[in-house]
Amino acid sequence: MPELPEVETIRRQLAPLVEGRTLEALTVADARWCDPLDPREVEAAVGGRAVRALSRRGKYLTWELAGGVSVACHLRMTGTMLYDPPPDQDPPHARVTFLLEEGHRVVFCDPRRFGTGELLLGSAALEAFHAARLGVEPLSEAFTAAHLRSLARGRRAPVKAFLLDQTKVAGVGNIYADEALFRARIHPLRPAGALRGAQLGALRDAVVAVLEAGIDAGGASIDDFRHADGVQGSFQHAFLVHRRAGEPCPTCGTPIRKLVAAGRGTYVCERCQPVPRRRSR
DNA sequence: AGGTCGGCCTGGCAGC
DNA sequence: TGCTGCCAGGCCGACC
Repeated sequence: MPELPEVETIRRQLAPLVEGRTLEALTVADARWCDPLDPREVEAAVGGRAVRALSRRGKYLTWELAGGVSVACHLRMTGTMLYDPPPDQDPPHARVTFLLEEGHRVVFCDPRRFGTGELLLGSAALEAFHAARLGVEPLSEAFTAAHLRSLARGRRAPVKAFLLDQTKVAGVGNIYADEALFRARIHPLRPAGALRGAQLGALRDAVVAVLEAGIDAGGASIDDFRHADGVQGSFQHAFLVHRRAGEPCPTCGTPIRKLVAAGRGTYVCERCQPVPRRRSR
């Protein structure tokens, strides 16, 4: 599912293809995408505007257009943004088409229809949108160990839930949370506020490391994720624990266990990631 | 206030 | 074999 590295992979691929060109038309085939706005309203607001930038913040991919008009897209679980798919017919599950100059197009496909597009009028609206729902950008200089400590202080929620909270750290999802916690040797059910400074420092470093590794691998394709050209990412082959229940821990050989944390399937090595007090399970 | 949980949605797969 | 039903999960809103 598209998390920060997957969205960044798409952004890096599409940006040079769309920036500086004109978005001649937007076609919204599924009204749910921009609900509660009427698709015609969104189409009219963006059609004919030059693409100033294709940017990313957290898991949002945003078309920044002339006149301060933006469309912030979220791919959720199963969304992809395909560039110039075969022209004779729409690809499966096509929901929105961004028509560019000379017949080029970007098609948003989404089997589960969870993906969304938000129309934002004015740069202040885009900033307010980000500020309201997104915390620190983990690949920015602002994401320091001290910052993570201040975010975690006093929090009793499991550290996995804390990592998945986009208003704290933006862009980490289920895959990268599991991988970061394993690398930092922290059990996902430990309360975030109970972690010592050194552990939060290790977690900060691990989050950065797994996100960068994910980007280097072109993201992870475990469900429907594809690059803009339809190619799969490869980070799923580099998972150390995620989706590897029963396989040996790459560090100590203990079988990896699957449990539920923050309502999500969660993979741990309970030897390398000591279980919080009480007993296992 | 802050944490937990159900609903959204559909492809894929377990189970019969 | 074919059908049913359950599960995955990011995010939001409802609840405690």
